[in-house]
Amino acid sequence: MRLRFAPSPTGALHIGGARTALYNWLLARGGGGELLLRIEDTDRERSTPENVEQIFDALRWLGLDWDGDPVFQSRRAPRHAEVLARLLDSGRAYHSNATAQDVRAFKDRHGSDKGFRGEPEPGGAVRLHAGEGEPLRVADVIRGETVFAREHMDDPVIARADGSVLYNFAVAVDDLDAGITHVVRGEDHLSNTPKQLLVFEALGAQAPVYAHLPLLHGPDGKKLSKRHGAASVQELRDAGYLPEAVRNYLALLGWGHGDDTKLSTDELQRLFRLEDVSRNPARFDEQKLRWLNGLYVRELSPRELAARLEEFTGRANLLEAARISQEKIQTLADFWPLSGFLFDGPRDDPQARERVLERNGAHDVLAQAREALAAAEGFDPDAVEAALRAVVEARGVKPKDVFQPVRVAIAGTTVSPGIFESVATLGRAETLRRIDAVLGP
RNA sequence: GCCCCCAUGGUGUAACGGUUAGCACGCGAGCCUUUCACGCUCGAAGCGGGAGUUCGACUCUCCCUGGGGGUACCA
Repeated sequence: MRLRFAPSPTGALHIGGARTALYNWLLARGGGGELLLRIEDTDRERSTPENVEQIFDALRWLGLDWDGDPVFQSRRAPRHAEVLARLLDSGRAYHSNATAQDVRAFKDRHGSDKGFRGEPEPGGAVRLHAGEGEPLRVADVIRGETVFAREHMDDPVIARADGSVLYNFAVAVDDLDAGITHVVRGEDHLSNTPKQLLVFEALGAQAPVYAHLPLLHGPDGKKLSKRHGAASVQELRDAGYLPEAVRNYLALLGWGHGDDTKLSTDELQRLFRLEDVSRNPARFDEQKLRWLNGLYVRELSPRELAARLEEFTGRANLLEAARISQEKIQTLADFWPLSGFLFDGPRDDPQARERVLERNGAHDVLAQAREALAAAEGFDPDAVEAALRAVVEARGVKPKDVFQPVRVAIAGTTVSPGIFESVATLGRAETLRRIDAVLGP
């Protein structure tokens, strides 16, 4: 099995493209196949080095590798010209000056379901004869056979008047030269496939097996875009998702294995089959990604989580904070808002202070908790718990009547990791300092 | 307009002619509980519509409707 992922570098790698890359990669890595990366950069304006770098970057972060050096389609221009000349010589292609208007005029005369047929002329763009007779059949692993009648097709333009070739021609030639056996790509290419089939046919070559993946949509069913939140791989990374969780989630958009939801990358490689890919378009549901990401976050060792958090936040020494935050965060981005107070001081949440600290008795409770913590023997979570529970006991109040004031005193808000762990992580001196700051002189 | 693809709860999917239509996210209720989470229990929610085929259709066929893609001397 020889596969390829062929993005055009027109911007960030979208999650749809990421899923296409993932499926190709799963197939190659799961079945001893090969995966080529081809950059389709023949659109001179949109293909910038920065955009190419973004693609590499996204694939690297996702953990998807490829075999050999990436192929840049633009550098294959000489080869394309050579094949084009061959087609012209053999009469399978011809020069034509017909414009889009001419094509429309042709359809006005012959019916809008009649494909345009041109006359060979001395110059102009190059068109391929679509011919007549047997229809073109796209053998698609996912959707079965799709038939395209030649009569419906216009003779496709395969090269501009200046000799530069067009996408559908370049793709077919490149896939052929690379010995690609399976083309796995988005469904938006299905309608283009007959044009590519025409190229294979004109070259007397056999076409690869195709698999057109259902498209990915935003939550509203429309095309995925920035306003749907994280729509590109880099945005996913910035939003604090783990690459392994993203791989898992993306694999599930359009594919599944029984009732399984959480599937490791190893399992995905083993279980993924093109035949099981769904035919319906799927919507990107960030809530489910968040949930799944939370599963992966909780599965990490505290050391590993700390390492990821350190890279994500750019801060150091997060091990203890990571440990006590682990079951409360779903993404790496959730960490700092929850536990940043351990490092940067209490957060400023006037509402929390008002509701918790300015209640009757709160100061007395806090003063008593302070004394208990000051006198505690040791300062690990157990010692802290013993000290604070003693205060609860002594005052005959509910646990939260003691814990919440302490929490707001040290964190500035009503939400934090477990109070005993938080206090212990903060340390005795800092805890007392923060409580004193609330109690005032 | 023309060509093509698709159609199970809000979302992702399972069922491959006979099931009380399963699972997961999300949502609601409850339990747990120091906040928030996690976890557990329970619950609401679905086969787009119409004709066929068949003893029997979510499953097969056709039509309609709805969504999507293509229709460039873009990729």
